[in-house]
Amino acid sequence: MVSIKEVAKKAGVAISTVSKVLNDYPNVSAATKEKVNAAIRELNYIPNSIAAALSSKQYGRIALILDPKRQTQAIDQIFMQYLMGALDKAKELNVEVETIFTSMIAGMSVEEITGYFVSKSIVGVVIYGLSKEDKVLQRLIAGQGFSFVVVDAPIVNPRTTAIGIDHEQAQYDVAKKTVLDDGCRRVLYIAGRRDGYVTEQRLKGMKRLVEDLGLTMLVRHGEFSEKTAREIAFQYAKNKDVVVCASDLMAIGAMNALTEMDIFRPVCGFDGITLMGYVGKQMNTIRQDFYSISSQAIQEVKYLIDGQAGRQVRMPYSIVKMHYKDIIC
Amino acid sequence: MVSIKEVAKKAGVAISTVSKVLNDYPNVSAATKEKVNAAIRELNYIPNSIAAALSSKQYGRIALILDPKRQTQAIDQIFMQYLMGALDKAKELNVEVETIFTSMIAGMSVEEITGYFVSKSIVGVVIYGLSKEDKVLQRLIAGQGFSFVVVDAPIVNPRTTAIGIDHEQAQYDVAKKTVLDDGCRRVLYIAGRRDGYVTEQRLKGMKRLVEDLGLTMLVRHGEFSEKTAREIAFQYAKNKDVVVCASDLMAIGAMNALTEMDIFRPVCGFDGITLMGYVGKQMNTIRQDFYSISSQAIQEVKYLIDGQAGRQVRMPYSIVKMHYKDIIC
DNA sequence: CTGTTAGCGCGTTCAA
DNA sequence: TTGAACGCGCTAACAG
Repeated sequence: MVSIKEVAKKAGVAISTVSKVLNDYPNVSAATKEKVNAAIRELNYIPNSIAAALSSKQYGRIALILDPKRQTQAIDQIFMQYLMGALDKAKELNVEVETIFTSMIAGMSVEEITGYFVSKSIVGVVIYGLSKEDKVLQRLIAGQGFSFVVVDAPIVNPRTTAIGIDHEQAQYDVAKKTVLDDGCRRVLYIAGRRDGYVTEQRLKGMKRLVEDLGLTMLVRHGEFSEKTAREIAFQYAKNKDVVVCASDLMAIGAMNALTEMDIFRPVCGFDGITLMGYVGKQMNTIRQDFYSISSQAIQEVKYLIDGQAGRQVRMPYSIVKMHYKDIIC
Repeated sequence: MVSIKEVAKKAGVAISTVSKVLNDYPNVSAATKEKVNAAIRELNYIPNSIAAALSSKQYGRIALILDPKRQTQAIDQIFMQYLMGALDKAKELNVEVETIFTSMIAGMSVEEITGYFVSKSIVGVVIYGLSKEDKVLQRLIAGQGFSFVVVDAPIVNPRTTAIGIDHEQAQYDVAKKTVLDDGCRRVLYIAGRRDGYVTEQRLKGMKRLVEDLGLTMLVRHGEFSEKTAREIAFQYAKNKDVVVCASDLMAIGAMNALTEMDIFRPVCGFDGITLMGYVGKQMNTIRQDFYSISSQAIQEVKYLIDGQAGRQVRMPYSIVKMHYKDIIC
């Protein structure tokens, strides 16, 4: 491996001069800068980021915490988009990212996770889909030992930023459109997992809608499972006018049930996953831009890390076949 | 950050002694070892892996190269399994992993990628789903500048190991079962992308089957697209007895076409993705254990990196509803 | 503007 | 069995 020393020798300058050229320091004459660059090119020199990190002390990676087990497998798609958004942004910002699945830290205590992070030089963390029941992560966040960005969870503190669309308003909007289109009055709402923040928020949106429009609503928890939603629809959809679901997957389950029962009810979903294409049915849904959300999340941790503390962030969302909106979490 | 120095001071020993305890060196008395460990515990000391890496010089990460764009989005699931398998294994082996999407290195030359890898201390690379047309990666592999493991591509050299199931045999087996179950003679085979190695291998399996059983076969390329497969089935399935597809997604497309045409033909797929559950139909398919394959891939790069050169690896696969087999790539 | 010097935190000889 | 000393490759004051 060719080191900075060899470059310096070849260019006939001091090591520190090479370093300055490398890091775009101001006080270097164009002449020597060119000399150094020439040597770098000739030797095909590539700086050792490890050494640079050790020396500069401003090293800090960002951990991405994903929890695929909590979701049905079909939602892998969402995680891929989260991942790509994060990795692309990380490369752009030139920060290193460590992908962590919750299975890898399951059973660890707050202290152990802290130790693990420290040993890996992790200073910022993005948590996707935090569960209300995950006390360990909750305490980790509360401890403020790292900079956090939580996606879709309403947690904020001096070192923690929350990000995501406004699930309450989004649920309100998509359900409203569906209800009004068909003049429905009796709503079956299939909510998500009880331990999810978004479940709560979306339910709130529904309650507001029911109030605003003077509807009646039956709420059941589908746990984000296609199968459960299917069963719920079987049991309750018959004497309702519309089925509103807190996820596309559940909407698919509900639809299948309706088809089997041979009755028609408008159904609406939430997420905008591609899977929708495979069921051959049409329904209203919220399309979230997971890539952008994740990209922005990385930007936010970076801000936090760089000390530009924690303001809330705005993200756009859209309802399929409806115009864009702009709402905050 | 508490450093080794403080631990040494607290324990009343030299830095090097602490280091020896840390790295399980032989010549340390139980007494001092305990003293040191006590200090470590008290100070809550966590070794700085960056510094350790720099010092020991035996640092090397593994890059994971994923190409999601080449596939339909529904296959994100496969990549998630690849990722999880790799990350879990990497943690077990205590090596660092860098996730790279091809979009991040698109347009880079071999030299640029090499530089990128070097700067990130990457010494081993796992490539998932290499395209025959990807000349840059091909040359990177041929250059043997890093240790490679290619998943599902038949490329081997002193620093490159190939891994995956035997696609030829697997395709042969699943198609044979499907054909024999219904006594079919005229086969419509919807193959994958022309630039994929697996496409070639699976096609080879089909040709052998056709020969062995004296069948007739029409081959069309569905490009791993549900839509294209659907169109192909529309056009050609009518006067065939069975539709064999090189992927589950295409099988779904073909099935939909058959349903719309209101004719029945046995269909078989390949992959074993969960998506299958959402179409409500049953079909034979190959179930690949992507998690294990990826896990093993990491193990193999590690072997290569550690100089335990490149033998081929065996992986199991199963056909849904058939017994397990064990075949190599 | 350039070079000298001192570390960053740790692994690793080599004396003692 | 221990510890002093050197160096990994680089950055960051500080002199010159």
